[in-house]
Order: sequence, then structure tokens, then C-alpha cells
Amino acid sequence: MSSPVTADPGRRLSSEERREQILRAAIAVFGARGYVGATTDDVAKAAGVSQPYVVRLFGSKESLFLAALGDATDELLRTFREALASDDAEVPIDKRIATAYVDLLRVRGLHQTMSHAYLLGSHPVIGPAARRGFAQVWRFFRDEAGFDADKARAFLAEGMLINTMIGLRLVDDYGDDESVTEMFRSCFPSTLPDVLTIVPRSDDPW
Amino acid sequence: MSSPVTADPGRRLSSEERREQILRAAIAVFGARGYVGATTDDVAKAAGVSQPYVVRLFGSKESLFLAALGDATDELLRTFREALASDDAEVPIDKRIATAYVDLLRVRGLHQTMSHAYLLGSHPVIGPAARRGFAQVWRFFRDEAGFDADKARAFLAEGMLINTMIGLRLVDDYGDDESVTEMFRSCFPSTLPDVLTIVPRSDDPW
DNA sequence: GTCTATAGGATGATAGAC
DNA sequence: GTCTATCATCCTATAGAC
Repeated sequence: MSSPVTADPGRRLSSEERREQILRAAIAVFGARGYVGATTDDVAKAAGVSQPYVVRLFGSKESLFLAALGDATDELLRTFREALASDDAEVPIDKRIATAYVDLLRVRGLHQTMSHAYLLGSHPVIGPAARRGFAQVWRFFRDEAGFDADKARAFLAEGMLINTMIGLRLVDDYGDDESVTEMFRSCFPSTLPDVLTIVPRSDDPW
Repeated sequence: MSSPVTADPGRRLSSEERREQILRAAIAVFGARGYVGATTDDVAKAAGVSQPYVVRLFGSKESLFLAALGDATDELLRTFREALASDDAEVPIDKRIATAYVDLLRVRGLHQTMSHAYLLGSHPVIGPAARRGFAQVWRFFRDEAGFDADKARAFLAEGMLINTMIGLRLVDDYGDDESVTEMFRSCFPSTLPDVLTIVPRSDDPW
């Protein structure tokens, strides 16, 4: 089936295992449909559980989204820190972080769940959480990676553009000309191996 | 009241005038809440008309969103072309376009309506429209402004970062430290006059 | 730990009057 | 050109059994 993260739907798991599983599904589903557009039933189906159980475990759709956003942000920062720590003298720091960011596309919906949150700044609950998460990333670049403000800004900007191209599902549907292909290529350095195999397509609902 | 675009709510207007008025409201509302999150009643209230009338004029919520997206994209390109044409030798092309982009923040929700659309790539109707609109902007940079691919990409990236900071409503609520203030400043060159007066705040619902 | 059944509240769209 | 009234659908959340 099309569920992105289902693992042995029939089994009885610990609450902790289920949480993880549902969070994965939530990131995929929220990423594709957004906070309001995604239903708790979408998430439940993707995780292979019932809709009321999702609500039961997380309390509300809002809490579920906050948990998914927190999880995505944590995973992003963890991956960045790994890239920073892997003291590969061959490859400069910024290059390693950029590669890590693109590799993270394997986690379906991660970039887009964050992007959706970043667009909801006027939401009374999600807004503040989104601002906190975004600030965490900024501080990583400044304090941990050692970028100056300009470098950090440029880096973040490229990241937001990547998120946009991913959200647009730009890969296989580029209207009536080739300029979009050029655009897409110029965003993903050709040195990166299999980008095209991990980028979500327009016919992929999640 | 809080309606962003209400003009003489009681008057009887031509269909064309009403369309314009409702489109303005739709851009503001969709920008703040997203395609799914915004209701046709939100738009109606912001425009000072009844909810069924909004649906009547545009056929459906989906068509209304497509119209709003098209309108926003048109206005963006028109503004860019104006900036390009104003042959001000003092200021280089890219600087003029950047300034025009920031000035467009006066049109509430314009940047964010586009950003929301760009996140809905897997939507069967909105996805293709969003890809077309984005490609139009890319082609403007390449074919009309004369940027090379690298320059166009960098420019687009900075734009997406600006959209993000606007969507986050980052201006007046920056959590627990000053790093966010720094981040915000580094995105908006201080040469720009009154950015802070036209940027939407976190307590502004639209 | 997990499900079925369902209440209750929006919300998009239609019918029809003025 | 514009409104009021209303239907039908969808969706979150709760109740309660196993």
C-alpha cells in the first residue's frame, strides 16, 4: 500500500514505539498537505492505526503537529551536528552540511513540515513554536558551525529555495519548456549523487 | 474593523470591481491561513460581502485560490518589470528589483499566498498552477532581467528566505534571545527605509 | 494498547428571494 | 448584483468496549 512508514500494522507495540511510528507518518502527511489540510485520519492510515488512537496518543491534532515539528527540527539539528563532527578534511564544513541537508530528503516531508510551520506565524500556538525552531537553526549556524551572519543568511536562503523546489514537486513536471530543468539543476550541485532518486515527485501524494 | 481591503461595504459595485476587491481580500486571507486553512467566509468577511456571493462569483474555493495566485504572480511580475524599466543609472538592476520585492510587502499576503501555493505541489490542480507561476518568475530573471543561472538562483533564494521570515512573523516576537533580531536585520539591508513599518506582525491575523 | 461508534461543530456549495 | 436560509459533507474529539 501507499503508507510510507507502516511497520507490521497488526502488531501490538509499546506506546513509545507507536509514538515514533505515528510521528514519522505525521511528518510525511503534514509535509504534503500542511497543518490544516492533513487530517488525523490521513496520519492514522499512513501509520496503520485508527484515527481516534492517534488523537488519544497525542491529545489533539495541534499537539501532534507540534510534536512532528519538534521531531523534524531535532532530526535536522542532529544530522547537522553529525556532519559537523565527521572531521572530513577533504570536504569543507559548509559542503558537508549542505550534503546532509539534501540527504535528509529521504525522510519524507521533513523539510516541508518545517516550511508549512514557518508559514503559520500568525497562529497563536504554532507561530511561537515555529519561530523557536527557526531560531534554533540560525543559532546552530552562528554558534556551532561558526558562520558569520552573512554566510548564515546565504546558507539559510539556499535551504529555503530547496524547500520550495521540493514543495513544488518540480522534478518531473516542468510545464512547457526546459528552463525549469535548468533551474532545478542549478539548485542541486551535480556533485550530489542520487538526488533525483530521493526527491518526491508530483504524483506522490506524500 | 479588521478587514484589510473593505471599501464602502454597502455600495453596489460592478462585477469587475467586486472581483478585484474580493481578490485583494483573498490574497490577504490565503496568505495568512493557507489554502485549506482559510475559509470562504473569512474572505467574504474581509471583503465585506456574503460567503455565498464569493462562491458565486468565483465558482469554487479552488478557483478563487487559483485566481488569487494568478493575480499575485501578475502583480509581482508587473512590479518587477516596472523596476527594470525605471532606468535609474544610480541603482543597479538587482538592487532595484530587490527593493521592489520588499515594497510589495504592502500588498498583504502576496508573498505568502505564493509560498503556500509552492508547498502544495502534490495537489492535482494547485500543484501544476504553482509550478507554472514559479517558472514564470524564473524566466523573468533569466530572460528579462538578464541574470545568469547562478545569479537567478541566488536571487530567488534570498526571496524565499524573505518569504519565510515574513511568514514566521519574526519581527516583534523573537523568543528568548537577540540572535533572531540579528537574523532579521541581516535579511533586510538597512538601506531599505521603513521595512519595519510594512512587515506584518505576529498579532496581525491577516 | 487499540478499536468501533458516534456526537458535535465547522464549512463549501446550492436554492431561491429581492 | 447580492443576500438569507439551509443541506450535505467532512473532521476532530469523546465514550466506551475488548
